[in-house]
Amino acid sequence: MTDTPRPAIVDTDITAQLREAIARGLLSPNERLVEAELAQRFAVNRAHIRTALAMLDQDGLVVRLPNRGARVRVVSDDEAIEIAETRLAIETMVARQAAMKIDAPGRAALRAIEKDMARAVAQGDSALYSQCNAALHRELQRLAGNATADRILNTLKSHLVRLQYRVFLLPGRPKTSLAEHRAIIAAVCAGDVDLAERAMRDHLTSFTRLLKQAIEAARLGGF
Amino acid sequence: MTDTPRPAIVDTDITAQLREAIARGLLSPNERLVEAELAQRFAVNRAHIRTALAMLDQDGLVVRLPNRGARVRVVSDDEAIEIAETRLAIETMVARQAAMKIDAPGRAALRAIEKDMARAVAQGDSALYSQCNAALHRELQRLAGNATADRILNTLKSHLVRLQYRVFLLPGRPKTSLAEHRAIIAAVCAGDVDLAERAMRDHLTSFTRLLKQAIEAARLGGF
DNA sequence: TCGCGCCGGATTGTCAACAATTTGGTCAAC
DNA sequence: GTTGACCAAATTGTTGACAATCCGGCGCGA
Repeated sequence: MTDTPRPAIVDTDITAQLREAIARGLLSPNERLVEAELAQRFAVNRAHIRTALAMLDQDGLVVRLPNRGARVRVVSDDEAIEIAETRLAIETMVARQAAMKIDAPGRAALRAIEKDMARAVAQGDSALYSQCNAALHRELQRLAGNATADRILNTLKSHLVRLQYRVFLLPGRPKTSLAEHRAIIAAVCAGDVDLAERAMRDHLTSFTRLLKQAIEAARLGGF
Repeated sequence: MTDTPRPAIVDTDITAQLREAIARGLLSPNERLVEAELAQRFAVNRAHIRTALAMLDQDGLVVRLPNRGARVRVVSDDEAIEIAETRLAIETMVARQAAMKIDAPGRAALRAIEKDMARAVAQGDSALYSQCNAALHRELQRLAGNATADRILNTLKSHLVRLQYRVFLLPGRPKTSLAEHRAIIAAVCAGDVDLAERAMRDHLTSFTRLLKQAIEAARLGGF
């Protein structure tokens, strides 16, 4: 029972690796993605890279031009906001569904994350906080058990990771963010669906507002 | 300016055709998708079919098992509901954004659709009504101008088309649906973002509820 | 009759060669 | 100095061949 007789399709795996590389910024926006080069780097055939690029094109992480190859897609400022808003729409639903299906182990998991978050803020450890943030949202998704929403959120987030650090760095952000997260956790644990939805909406609205500000600031302060 | 020096990538085109075929039911759920066969049918190379299948896998319209090929993904009942709920979340946002950006030509387009809808209901022409329904949602998407939401909604809808006819056929549905659509149109035309969002939420909530009922009925009445 | 292993056809997975296209640079002509 | 044709390198697009794998049926033996 420890081994995995897995349904692992190679293309999917390569796609995941590429997506990760793009999300982490190892591959910069607008960077050319030469098939032969990537094939060598990932030690696979060019055909695999080819279909991986097609898949990433499909979820908008890459653009392909005929006969001119693929590039990492640059998300415009407007688009970043679009993405944040779409994420907001879905994630509020997820929060609601999580509150609807919360159980004892779920509550325990959320409380544990809350504790870690508080510690991260107290210690000023923003890397840890960022991790906890991701963990919290992931746990909520798990509780909601909505695979469709999961899939969408994951691709949206891989677009956003490159931008969200700007928000994290804003002065005082961790503290207010912590309060918002606590409100979400409390509402979900209490099984209050409306409150959970509202708390998540507040949280992401504030995130989106700050993202807009950060973008605006960057636009003015020279790009 | 009349010709199109298109950035048309073959794979993308084939993918679209396959998606259409699946959505329209030409390819039934769980049907095996043999690469060579499809390649012949669409008059392209097997490689194209291959990447098209990979792309469809990416957005969940197809499942691929290692060495066993691809099949049209069957969406379980639970999943259909998931999809409907996710769609609801996004489309309420779209309605809000459409109301925010509404302009004179947009109002005209919506009113035209409203007129057609009323005629369709009066004449009992459910095919026309279904068309108008699609047109309305498409126009709202256009007004909202949210490309991200567009992309997601389109794939969600290609999952749903196979199911929604069940809802359309419910007795009295067209009439109440028309009323809901009118409320949406009125709110969007008035530029009332909150009301537009609420109207869309009401509409899709009712749709989702009926979908659940239809599924439940099918489950009981023998599949 | 009921396993059980094996074989052959069908299908997918892998790969390399070749064709087509773009890109950037060179050079001559004006 | 600029324009434009042309060439060569780099890269993508296309195709076919072959290997690996799965699936069904068949026959053998208990």
